Amino acid sequence: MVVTKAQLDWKTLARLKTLSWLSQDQLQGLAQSLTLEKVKRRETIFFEGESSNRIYVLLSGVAKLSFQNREERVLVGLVGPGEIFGVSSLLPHATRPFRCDAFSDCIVGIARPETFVGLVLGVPLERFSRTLEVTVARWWTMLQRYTNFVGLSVRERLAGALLELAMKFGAEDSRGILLTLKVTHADLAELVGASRQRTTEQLNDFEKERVILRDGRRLIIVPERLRELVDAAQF
Amino acid sequence: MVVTKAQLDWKTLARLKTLSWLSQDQLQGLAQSLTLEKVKRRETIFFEGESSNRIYVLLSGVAKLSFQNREERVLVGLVGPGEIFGVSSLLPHATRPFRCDAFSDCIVGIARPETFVGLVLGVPLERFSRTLEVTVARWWTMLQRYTNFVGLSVRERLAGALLELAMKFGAEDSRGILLTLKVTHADLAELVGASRQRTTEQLNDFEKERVILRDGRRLIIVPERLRELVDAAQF
DNA sequence: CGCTACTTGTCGCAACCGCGACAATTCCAA
DNA sequence: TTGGAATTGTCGCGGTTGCGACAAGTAGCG
Repeated sequence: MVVTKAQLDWKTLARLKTLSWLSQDQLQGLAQSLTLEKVKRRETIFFEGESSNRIYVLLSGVAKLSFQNREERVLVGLVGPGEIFGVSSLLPHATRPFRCDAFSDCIVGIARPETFVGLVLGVPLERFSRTLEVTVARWWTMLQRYTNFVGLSVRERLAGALLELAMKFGAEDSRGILLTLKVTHADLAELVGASRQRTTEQLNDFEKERVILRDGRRLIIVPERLRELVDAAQF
Repeated sequence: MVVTKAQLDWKTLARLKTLSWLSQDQLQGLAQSLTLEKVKRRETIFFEGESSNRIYVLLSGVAKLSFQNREERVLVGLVGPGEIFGVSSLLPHATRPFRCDAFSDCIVGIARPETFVGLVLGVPLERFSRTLEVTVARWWTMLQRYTNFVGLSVRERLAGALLELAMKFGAEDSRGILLTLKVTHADLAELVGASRQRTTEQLNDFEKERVILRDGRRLIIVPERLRELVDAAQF
């Protein structure tokens, strides 16, 4: 990863489809505040788990976003020239959920999110962050769920979904977390992409293993046990 | 779906975690511009494919976001009290990708996206839309891909992924769209969540069926054929 | 209170797919 | 050019899962 000293011309930025709608002033400001780096094929641009305090513009080349779930690496998507990525830096207190590697030799422009948002929108980052958090952050969460689910068994997907439901719609109970929501097995099946029958069977297994309990048709979830189970596969 | 005449108190909004960071002025403005509706369990709040020109706040109850891919309905996520949804209305020229049904009896607040963005950020919707489009719209696209993939066979997922790659990294060629990107079978396998071996076999099938051609290790994609194939399963 | 529609439970078959193993081919760098 | 590494091609086994079918249980509505 080499930092180049070359200055970026705003006209170069104007040619990128993603930025062509900006005013000349904005483009010039952006050109000045971008740091350029050359990244060779297979080198990493950022790792998952890093705190995300930079936003990136891909000036040339192709980059790869990928995600390590417990048992395999999932290629989440490819980034083409002109695209802006590393966008989790626009959310509050975010760490990188994906890892980004150069898929071919790349030139990237790097900016601080404060600068980027200030230039493009003229709004403080914090205000923008909060707005994103309450509006589009759901996409983010759902995307992470689905990438997590790739290559997992029904058992693991169901365990994950139950935990998620417990976090969102659960009430403390002496025996665990009581699901305050009436979900049928068919609903759960739709949620995890399994058949209704398998879902029923798996829930019964969970009950036998005491990772969930039942109060009539209400589910009580024992998060410790369930989490154990979700993480158990993690090696 | 019943429109109620009751006026909303800004203090009620202030109690929602998602909105508590707004100023009193903002909350009052929002309270005034929200139209209230009561929706009974199982009724639909909006359908997929509708043009999205409203944004929603769930005031009470639970709503369900779901997606009809070609062969099954996928429950994408559940919306809890306080959450903002129908957020595709913040993107330019967007239609609803998901459908939203009341999972229990709900009260929702409905606003025009222009009003919402104006109040919360003090920026014109168009400017905000464009910013979202170049930053977080990727999440949106990836999310749609994954929801689409749930319950599909390797064959169908691979077909979809090839089309996507062709759109993004393809060059016109007399025989179809030439993939200007060096992707190994292992890369494709990671992308669609399949094993490398299956991917190889499926690509060979595609070649036999003339939906893809090969120029050395470069792929040439015949989008019409491939799309036929993707849509063929649609019944 | 009783009926109906929905929900849950269970079985077995067949299809799909991951995975290990290994051969053949192609690419790339020395 | 050549040798080693990466990529592609192929087979077969076994596990997981979807799906149809049907029985049993339950909840909600009149």
